Amino acid sequence: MNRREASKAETKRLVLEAARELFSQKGMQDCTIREIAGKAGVSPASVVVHYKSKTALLEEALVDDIKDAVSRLMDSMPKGASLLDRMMHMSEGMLRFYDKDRKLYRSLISLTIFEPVSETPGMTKQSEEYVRFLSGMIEEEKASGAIGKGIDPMFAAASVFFLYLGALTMLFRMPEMSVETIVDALSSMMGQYLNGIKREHS
Amino acid sequence: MNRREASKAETKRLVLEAARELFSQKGMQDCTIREIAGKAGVSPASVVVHYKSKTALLEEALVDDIKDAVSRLMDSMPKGASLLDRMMHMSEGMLRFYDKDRKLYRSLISLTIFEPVSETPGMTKQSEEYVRFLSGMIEEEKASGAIGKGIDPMFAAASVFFLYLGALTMLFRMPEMSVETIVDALSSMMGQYLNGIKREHS
DNA sequence: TGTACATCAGTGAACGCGCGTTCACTGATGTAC
DNA sequence: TGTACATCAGTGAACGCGCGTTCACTGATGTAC
Repeated sequence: MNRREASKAETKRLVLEAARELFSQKGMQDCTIREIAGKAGVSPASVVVHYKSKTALLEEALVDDIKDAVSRLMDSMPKGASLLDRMMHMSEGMLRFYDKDRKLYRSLISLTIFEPVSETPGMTKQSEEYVRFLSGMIEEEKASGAIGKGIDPMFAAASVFFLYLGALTMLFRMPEMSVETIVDALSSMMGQYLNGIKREHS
Repeated sequence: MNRREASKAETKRLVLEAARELFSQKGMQDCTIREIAGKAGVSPASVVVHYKSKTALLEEALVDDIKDAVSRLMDSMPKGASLLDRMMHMSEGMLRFYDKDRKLYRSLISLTIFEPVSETPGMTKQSEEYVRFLSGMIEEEKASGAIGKGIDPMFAAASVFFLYLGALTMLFRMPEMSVETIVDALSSMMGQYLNGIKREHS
């Protein structure tokens, strides 16, 4: 890396750092590109050179933290637990993570969730990895015979992911609802779903 | 109703009509409040008096069509069909409805789905009625003994709704994906879910 | 090694745009007497 | 019934704001010779 490239990267880093702080403090809506530029000590035009839009900046600012949260949850997965417990380990962990700053993450999700894949590479990659991980868990259960042969793990993982997304929507949409209530509801729904695809029926 | 009130209602109607046409023609982003006012033959300030924001106007402009679509699907429900077929009758119908103008409805959903209930009364009421209807179908199945006693119909209906919302997200997020592909995927997922909560297992 | 030129990250100011808001106003409609 | 006043829907113009974009420029860095 050149000096020129290094300095460019450093500028980008400064902007990202300033953005992270300001977004956390004031939320997405209440801070401007000019303000972020000011805090980073660069010109507003320079921010736009590095990041296509405020939304793109928000995505880059937050996606790393999300990645970390997912990684930690994967690492702390209880090995012996049931499939439902393991699914809920992930889901509850993520819901609690987003609960730390509902307003900020609501901005992020609502700005990215319906955008074409190409516009939101970071979040897309993140979601795909998450679903793939869920799929892996289901694949294991299937190998051990606990889940029917006819079940496609990717479809099942997508279903679980959609249920989780629904719970996340509730979290963002209903500020007065506690994360515990939502986790309980999701747990019921996921339990229904998973008990359904198990071959043996109690 | 007074003459004054009647004229007020008429103005509101004119604005709504102009908004519907322009939104359909150019999409949400590409038309302005001033433009809508111009087409309706009223002053821009007048639009803002009647509708809190462009988003609120969009919601009011589209929610009636959505209501109609849901009603038609309820009326055309095949009576003898399986629960899965009836669920998919609703879901496929709605997905095909939104598919008619993905861009416009994507704007609507992405602007309202994470907003607090109080901000989006029309869409909220619509969703609640939809879920209640699904719940009613499940309740019937439960009464006939096809679904386990332990299953809460509202939770099950919410699950089905979340799966449907996930499919809708795919529709909006992936412009190149056909509605048929998405319907097939949803059908698989919903089949897995419903077969799961049935008491008897094949 | 040095020189002369090319590249390019970053600057700072200005622009056009749409949004929501404000405000003094007009004039038709409603109402109290 | 008529008159005098109050109400209020709608007007049109202006404002402030933040966004993304543009543009001529500066000056450090890289590179060809």
